Amino acid sequence: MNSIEAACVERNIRMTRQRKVISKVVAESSGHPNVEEFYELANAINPKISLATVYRTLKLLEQCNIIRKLELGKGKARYEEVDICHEHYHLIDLDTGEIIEFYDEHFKNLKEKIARELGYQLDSYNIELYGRSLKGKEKD
Amino acid sequence: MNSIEAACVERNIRMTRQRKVISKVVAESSGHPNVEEFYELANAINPKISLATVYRTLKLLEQCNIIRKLELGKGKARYEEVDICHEHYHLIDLDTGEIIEFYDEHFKNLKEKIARELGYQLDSYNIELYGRSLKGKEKD
DNA sequence: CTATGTGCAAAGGGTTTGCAGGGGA
DNA sequence: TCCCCTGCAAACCCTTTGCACATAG
Repeated sequence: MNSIEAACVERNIRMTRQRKVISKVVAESSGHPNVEEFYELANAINPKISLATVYRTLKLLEQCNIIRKLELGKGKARYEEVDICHEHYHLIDLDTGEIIEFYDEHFKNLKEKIARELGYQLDSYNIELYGRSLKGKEKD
Repeated sequence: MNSIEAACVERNIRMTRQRKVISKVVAESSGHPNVEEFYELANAINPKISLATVYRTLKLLEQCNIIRKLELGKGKARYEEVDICHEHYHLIDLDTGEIIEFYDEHFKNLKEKIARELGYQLDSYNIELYGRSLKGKEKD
């Protein structure tokens, strides 16, 4: 059983055929796929799974804190598996669209400190950097 | 002439009646209005201005670096006047939707340092904190 | 067996666009 | 004058939803 399905079982989520397929696809994916990509991967396993079900299942997984939705700009949402042990942020390569994860201790502490100073209890955050590679790698 | 219109003139942007009205409305607004709010404000001055024109003008202003578009979540985009002298970030009150601007020297330096360390030239960023007020002000 | 999930297609919300007519410089 | 801008409505894109049928437990 894959990590996503295990997390579902742990939360007593009813495991339908479709949810098993989508869980597998999410567990085995790397990078930050969007809904359509998950849909295609799921369809490669079971061509009858509908886009609506993929949307509904991803929303369910998100609400159960199993995956996290990334809304970079107004385009399609992307997803990543939640890993509470490794908080991280994202740097997006403007030329390739590549999403680089990074961690920084100062960032982590700073955002909590700032929220507190402003009189707020930090709930969540959105930290994205956009940039271009300095390594002269021209790519399309 | 207001600050937005002045910035347009400086960039040789053709000033139509509609653009003058929208510029005025943007210049005089406070907070972070969304397109519909600008549309209503503009219509209070000239009821014939269309939503499409508001969208087109805001996009123009954004492309000319006169205003900045904030995409907080997937809802309606919000806007603020660009002020290169006062870089800042946003904290969003989850209960009221209020957007609090803040500045932090460490944040500013940190993001540039991190991008550089990852081999990137920082182009832009998106830093939003979401939280709830500690001041026990229950509001709707 | 029953509550819950699914597929389909239509609806939804925000934003963009094609086109024909209008109007700055 | 000439090209750019505008209003209108339709189109777009991503996502959600109503409904009738299917199915996990």
